[in-house]
Amino acid sequence: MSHESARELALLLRRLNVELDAVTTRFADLHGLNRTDVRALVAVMDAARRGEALTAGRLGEAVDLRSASVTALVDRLEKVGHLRRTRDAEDRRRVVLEMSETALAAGGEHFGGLARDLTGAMEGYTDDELAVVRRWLEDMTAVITRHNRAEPDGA
Amino acid sequence: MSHESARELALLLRRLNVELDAVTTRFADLHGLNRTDVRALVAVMDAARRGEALTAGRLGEAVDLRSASVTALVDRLEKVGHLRRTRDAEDRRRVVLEMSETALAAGGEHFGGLARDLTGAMEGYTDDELAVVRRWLEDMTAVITRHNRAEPDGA
DNA sequence: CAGTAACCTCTCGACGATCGAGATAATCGA
DNA sequence: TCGATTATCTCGATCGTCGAGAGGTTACTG
Repeated sequence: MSHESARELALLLRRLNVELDAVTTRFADLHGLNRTDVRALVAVMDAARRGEALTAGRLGEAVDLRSASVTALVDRLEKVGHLRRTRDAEDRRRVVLEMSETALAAGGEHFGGLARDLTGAMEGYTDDELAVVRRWLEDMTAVITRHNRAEPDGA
Repeated sequence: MSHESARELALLLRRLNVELDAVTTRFADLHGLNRTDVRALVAVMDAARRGEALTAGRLGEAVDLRSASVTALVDRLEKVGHLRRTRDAEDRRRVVLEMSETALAAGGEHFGGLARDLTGAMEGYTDDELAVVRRWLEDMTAVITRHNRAEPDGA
């Protein structure tokens, strides 16, 4: 009965989400940070990987914080040496953020290590199987995204 | 190249996680709650579905809060009418928590509606395909769980 | 059945993260 | 040059969480 299967998969998805959340929490605990700090560092890492240097304002958009909170956030991360502030030479109103080498290394170790383990666990799958999984992930993400953007609790 | 596929799937997983997080945040925003409040209500709902009545202490374990915070949490939810406190007749030290009908309805609408949409989106899949997805979800969850329980950042 | 240990929840005071409002400084356009 | 705009920061206030400890309830033990 496919419907029953589907229900189980929805529950599995929830468990997976809990564990994925715990990845962030664990990194935070290990390094004396809170979840927001970790999300911020990840945002800076992602930007760096894309070759962009994040400004304070864009970081605020990425983690959904107001400017006052971003200032406090960057203060915290700068104080412990994970982040550096630099005035942008071209537009001196801007503050560009750079991760320290140690923070980059710690983040790469933790999150990159997980990514490595995940891809490793996928080696036992055929390309066809992974294609199915991919389609499923995209479909589920689309459904959830639509749900999140929809009218307040419309059917 | 299967390795490339795997990397993409890891990224998809991350996006999915972000959207799943947003489900909680959205429900919170719609009802004037914070994320912890929502997690607590979900915990009470889950317990109710299992036929258990949650106590304040067990709720604290479920959402990982100390007793002082649980008191404040239940105060908040009781004040807006989402939760009722009752002294347990058998062990009068205990406070058992029950969701109000309106809160149950709102939660069922939001989260049940999403579950319905998700299972609906899975109708286009064969049982074999869903079996592949299921195996993959279980494998990934196992990897992440191990990662979360492992020695601090061991290779 | 008395006394004590263990348990469950609550109160209180403190701290930290976030915010809104407004200040400060730099850039852009006319 | 001057006003409008942009980017960040400062300040004071609010809210969620916690540690310590109090108060009441149950279980154990002799």
